[in-house]
Amino acid sequence: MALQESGEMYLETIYVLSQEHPNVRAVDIGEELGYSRPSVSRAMHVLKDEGLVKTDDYGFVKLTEAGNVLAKRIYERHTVLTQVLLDLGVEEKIASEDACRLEHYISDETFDAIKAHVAQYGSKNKNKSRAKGKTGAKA
Amino acid sequence: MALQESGEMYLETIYVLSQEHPNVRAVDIGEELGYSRPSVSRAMHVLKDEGLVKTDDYGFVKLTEAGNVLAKRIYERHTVLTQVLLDLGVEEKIASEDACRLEHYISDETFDAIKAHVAQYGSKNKNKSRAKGKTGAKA
DNA sequence: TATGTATGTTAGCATCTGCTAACATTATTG
DNA sequence: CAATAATGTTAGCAGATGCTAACATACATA
Repeated sequence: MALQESGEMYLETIYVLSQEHPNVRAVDIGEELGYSRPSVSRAMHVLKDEGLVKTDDYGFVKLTEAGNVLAKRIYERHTVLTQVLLDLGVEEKIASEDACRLEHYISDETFDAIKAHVAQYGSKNKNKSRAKGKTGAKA
Repeated sequence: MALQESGEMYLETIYVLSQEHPNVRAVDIGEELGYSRPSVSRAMHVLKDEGLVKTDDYGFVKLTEAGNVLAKRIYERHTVLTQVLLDLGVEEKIASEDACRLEHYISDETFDAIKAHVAQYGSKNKNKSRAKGKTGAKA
């Protein structure tokens, strides 16, 4: 079945961490999300069972092809939604936090409509967002 | 603590049903949400403990003052979000469904920003939405 | 009024997903 | 190399929230 918010957050976090550093450990994921090691351990097993994550020969966590597709999809929602909220005048921290929740509940149709809208009217600060990283995870 | 999506949906449903018919029964709430009678029964006890709901002398479910304030707040999010999505060109059914999930995850700040935006630029179909009721509940 | 249906409640199960405690394994370092 | 630290896993708890089964009560009509 479709992932819950929780699973999507793990995938997104792995994706973001992988871009900063190719060798992601479970403990790093937990730290980023503010979760305990056992919570991450179990989540990784679940995501492995779903074919979204794997472990390499050294024990580092990697996204599978399918996992990467999903993670990118979620991350794109995150960046676009954050930007839209910033454009609406929402304060940076709140924009990121809200985007981080909303990204899991928006349908493809609605997200596409928002993207189209942004493409048409543009964003007020086109260059600022991507650079800063920050998915809104707890720490 | 703050209500979860589930509790908010019960409140909103009670609110909407109360406007159609002042005497709302647990079974009506369950029917509207697609939940079983026991689920509603427990939820009502929880909401009573939180002082958001009460039962009148005939057993009909009523919102307390506090419950009404919350329910209205959530319902306003629902209607405004639905309208915004419609304005963005999202199909009616999807707009309502998305609004029904997003309404629980948007911060006050973001919602205010959206409202301000709508107030400034207006809505493409100002009169159509309110009339139709429909919270997006299952049935 | 008696009987059957509708409604509400209680008890207990299932799933998700966080947690801690305890243990195993691996890495580091004196 | 031996001791300590860091990391990962297993086991089991907790709470939210859906469910069914079974029961109690209320209602409504033959």
